Amino acid sequence: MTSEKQQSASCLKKFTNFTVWFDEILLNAKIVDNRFPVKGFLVYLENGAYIMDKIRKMLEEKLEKTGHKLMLFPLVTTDELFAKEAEHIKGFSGEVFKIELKGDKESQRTLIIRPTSETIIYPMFKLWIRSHADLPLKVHQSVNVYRYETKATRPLYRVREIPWNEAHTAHESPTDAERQVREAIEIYSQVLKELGISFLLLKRPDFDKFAGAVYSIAFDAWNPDGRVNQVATVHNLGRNFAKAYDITFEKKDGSRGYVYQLCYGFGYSRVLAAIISQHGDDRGLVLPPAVAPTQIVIIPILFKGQEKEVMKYAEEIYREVKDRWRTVLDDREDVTPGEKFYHWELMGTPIRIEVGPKEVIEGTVTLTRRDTLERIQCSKDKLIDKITFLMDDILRNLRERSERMLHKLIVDARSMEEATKAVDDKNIVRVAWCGSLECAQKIRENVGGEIRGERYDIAERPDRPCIACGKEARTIVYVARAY
RNA sequence: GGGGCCGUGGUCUAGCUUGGUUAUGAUACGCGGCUUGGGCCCGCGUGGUCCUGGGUUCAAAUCCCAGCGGCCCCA
Repeated sequence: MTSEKQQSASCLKKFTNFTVWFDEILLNAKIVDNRFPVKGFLVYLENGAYIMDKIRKMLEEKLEKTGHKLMLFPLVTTDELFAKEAEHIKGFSGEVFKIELKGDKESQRTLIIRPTSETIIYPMFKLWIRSHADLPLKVHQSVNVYRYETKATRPLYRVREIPWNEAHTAHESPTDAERQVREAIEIYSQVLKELGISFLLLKRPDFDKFAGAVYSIAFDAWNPDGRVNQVATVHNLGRNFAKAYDITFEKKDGSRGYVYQLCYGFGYSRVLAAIISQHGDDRGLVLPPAVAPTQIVIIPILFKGQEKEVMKYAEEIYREVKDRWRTVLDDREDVTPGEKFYHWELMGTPIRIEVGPKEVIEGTVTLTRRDTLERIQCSKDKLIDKITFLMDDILRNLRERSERMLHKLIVDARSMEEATKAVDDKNIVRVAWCGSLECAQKIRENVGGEIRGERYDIAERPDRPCIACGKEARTIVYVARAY
């Protein structure tokens, strides 16, 4: 019952007052401290850093299994390298950090701190790629990139120091590049699935694609305030960068050609934000077991006169589970059990084990799962099986709950008025669009959201005219406010 | 890019309109006691460049200007 009530959106603070709810959690649950005095730069606290590191490992494992080589590239590029791809520089020039070298005559040049690493990696690709035998080339790195955001920054969502993983690949044919697009999407989808995050897989409209790409695919996660959170993107670069950086190879038939390239990125801080905001509730974090710093907390209920028996029993339970799960025995003596309950709920710990005099006598434990707050009695000899089941079930429940919310948030609109109202009501709006830039602008101005793109995973045929001009529609697109 | 609101111990906050006593309260933190199945209670204690800089004034947390930082709305 409680869980169903919690799911009814409007009564949760995160839906009614998202900013306040989110900012409170960040500091209280030790995710980040945003009091560092430079705009857009965060201090990641123990839980935030831990969770991001877990996410990184989950992703990197999959990347390496699919043949991506871990490499590390420099932080800086130069004006000359940066300017090679015309669209790329147009897209990023306004938001790069620069290092002005004030030294002697030798160092008059300016260095650019990477806003993304194409211009750093591709000159090296030119050196490394000689023949088709060198292809496909797949590299990745988890690093910070820097973008001088001019809009308002928000912790985790819109920062100037961006922790992410970027992968870059080169291929001999457009077909192989297309295959790589599907592989990248599969990798990102799996990681997000294992975190219970639901998202829309969208092909961005041309006017919003990555600077220099042929097309861009984006993962837009839902957010309680109705804005979508772009957690990852996959870009098919075609031969645009290959031509700019002169990356050629000798084909099997002896002729030379430019490589086909992809780049794709996965934003760790935004995925962390999605975990917090999709799963969290008014009590705090609700963490998927895979990334929870503490997976089980054991709380002994110490009545006067029976402390020894209860503590001994609690330690037995601790020894039984500690090698399988990250477990804390909270034996603080100056804190009441109730206060401990609230503390570990705030921290999002998936399973709580209570043991008191009653459990000692019965040879049981009381389990509470964080996602539904449901309490379960379990005998000591079935404990391992029960917890194993619950950890899986918690993830399954988080994923399904989040998926249901995403579908609830998607609303069809047939007129501008309907669409405007839906965006105002914090929904993601599904509309028909003719594909023209004019209508896209009209939609943005009137509706208050942006066209995020059309579905990539499924084909959706327009069954109605363009919402803006009334002419024949080319696609069904999703409109929402964005971070 | 345009407009609005805000900045006070670690956190949240009163005071600012109408300048004037030792800057309010909660929470947190430390020590002691009592308790322990949902934030218990009692006592004592610590903690402040009132965002920064400048100006007005006999006197500024309070009024003015600039900067930094945050939030909201519009484009």
